[in-house]
Amino acid sequence: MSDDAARLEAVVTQFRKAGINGALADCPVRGILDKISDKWSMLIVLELAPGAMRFNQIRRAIPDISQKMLTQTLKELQRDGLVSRTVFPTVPPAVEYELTELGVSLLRPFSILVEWADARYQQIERARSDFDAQAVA
Amino acid sequence: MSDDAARLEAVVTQFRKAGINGALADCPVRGILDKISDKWSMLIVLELAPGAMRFNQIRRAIPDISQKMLTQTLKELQRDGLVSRTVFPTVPPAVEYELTELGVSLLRPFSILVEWADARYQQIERARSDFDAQAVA
DNA sequence: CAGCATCCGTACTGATACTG
DNA sequence: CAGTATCAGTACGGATGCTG
Repeated sequence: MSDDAARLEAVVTQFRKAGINGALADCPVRGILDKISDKWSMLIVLELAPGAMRFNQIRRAIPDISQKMLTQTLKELQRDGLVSRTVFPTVPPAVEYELTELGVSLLRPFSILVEWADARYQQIERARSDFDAQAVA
Repeated sequence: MSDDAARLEAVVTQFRKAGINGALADCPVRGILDKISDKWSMLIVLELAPGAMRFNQIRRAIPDISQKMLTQTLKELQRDGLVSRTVFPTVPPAVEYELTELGVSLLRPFSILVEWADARYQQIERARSDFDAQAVA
């Protein structure tokens, strides 16, 4: 438990780490976290976990993503080095997306977060009901 | 490693878990993740990690949050059962915010994610530079 | 001290139509 | 198949002023 306390303090320190111009908002860790916590990034990374996929294959796997958002998010993931893009010069063209080593390394921390959410979401929903009931009264 | 593969498959399953009306977008796990990944929630949870704090104390600790967002985010965290709010009927009023057991339980998964970001952000920034240089060429 | 209410700009998103 | 381009709606977030 004191181990937890120590690592927690370290985490807070990392989180306060300022960016180039010294502003808290430029903390590189926060920047990364913002990126990966957008609406679709995580979902795509998870879909790619089992192996390479083609554009429309990913699209079918995530029915409620728009084509624009898929393109855009894949490009960001590629830019961040989490996903690689390979074009096969066939007709019609085929493009494969695959997690890089960096992308794969994200799976573990993320899966831990998902496990937390899965273990606790009922508790959270109960808390919300209680809170809302309280608010009415 | 096959252990990782097994837990990963479980995570994907959780992530596909549909909500009440069966739509993917209502996946309870995704709902929770959306919540905690907003601009300020995590920051506040981290600030509260060492112990209870008062409203303006938190505000000073996070200089770039507006009063509106602090109020709003604290209310959401309270609604989700992650933070407790205690009012001391003094003049002027004092209000203390503190992590609940549920809030504390989030520290570990989150700290793991922060540690990942801290260990990798330089690699990500390098990937971005490379990508942008490539795009120009 | 600890909020609430309002206004307003912008950034994110989706729908739609078009291309190599 | 795998995108690009454009437009329009919305939700997020900040600045400001006011209250118990």
